[in-house]
Amino acid sequence: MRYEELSDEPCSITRALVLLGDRWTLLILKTAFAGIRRFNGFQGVLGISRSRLLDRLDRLVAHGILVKRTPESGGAHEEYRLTEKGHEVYPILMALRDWGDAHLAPDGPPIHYLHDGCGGEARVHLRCDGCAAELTARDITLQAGPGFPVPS
Amino acid sequence: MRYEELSDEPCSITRALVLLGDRWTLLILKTAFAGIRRFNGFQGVLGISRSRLLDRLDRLVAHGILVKRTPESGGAHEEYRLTEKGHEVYPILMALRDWGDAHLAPDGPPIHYLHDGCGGEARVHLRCDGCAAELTARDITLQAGPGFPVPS
DNA sequence: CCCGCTCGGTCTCGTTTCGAGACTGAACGG
DNA sequence: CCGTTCAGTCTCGAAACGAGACCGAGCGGG
Repeated sequence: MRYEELSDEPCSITRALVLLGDRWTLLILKTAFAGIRRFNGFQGVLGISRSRLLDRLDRLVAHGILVKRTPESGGAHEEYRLTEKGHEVYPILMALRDWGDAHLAPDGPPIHYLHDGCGGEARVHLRCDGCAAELTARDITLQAGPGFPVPS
Repeated sequence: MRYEELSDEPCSITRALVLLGDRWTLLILKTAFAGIRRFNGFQGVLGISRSRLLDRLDRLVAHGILVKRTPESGGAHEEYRLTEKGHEVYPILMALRDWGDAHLAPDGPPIHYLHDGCGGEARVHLRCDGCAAELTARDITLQAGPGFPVPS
């Protein structure tokens, strides 16, 4: 029970990782972004065991990242779909892709992610909200925010 | 041995996740970005078991994400430091932080990540390399790239 | 109506991964 | 020479996991 306690840490990275950062969860979400919606779809594509997949889907539904419903277009079978909260994990996946393309794709990117309109590549940028400069880890300083526990 | 085989998939997200996407690896890297360099430092901060920590550090060193060395400034003890390849995972952590701040921080961000120079907030943006538009998952189309296996 | 199929979901069992914590050897300080 | 701290190893019990059989519900064809 020690690992889950990490989500009490006043750190959004840690909290997000405790929720999303196991072996399967982000892979499931990546598959969902690829348009897969059915239980057997996920299971077939990923090769995850059925009970594990159900655990993960249930957890994602419980946290409002997926919704489970039967499609109104007649079909009798269940669907798992991304909520808005789920859609917002996309930049995480794209950051992983950027790093993977740079370091794990010796023959070049296996897949291009292109802007519908103009055909340009989608890329993740770390930018300053104030001056719009492009940032790296070295340009950043940490400071306690409103969610940081006060030593009362 | 099934899970590791996923890194053969022609998908940079999947490959990155097989390497970085277990419960501890990204947490270890986050701790490294926070300035921790020593074995006992990681172990104390994260509460990970010693043998697991060693596994993960060894793997990160083997993949060139960390380097292990004794600091030239006298000290007799080992140090684990981020390589350039390691530094480049920072946007992944920042994307996780953005999502965590938005959905797991009801009292506001626990920690601000501020641009050294101007004090603005650092944020991750998904942008089109061509037209510089801000993108979401809905604006993106997939297309096979040079690293995609040809059906020879 | 019945039969075979696919669906999401459950159950069991053997394997792998993991955590807790005792332990080792080497380096350092007093 | 002793106590401490360091990185790293070892053992053992607990938890997570994979494979695959199994279940009931719906659906389609005959």
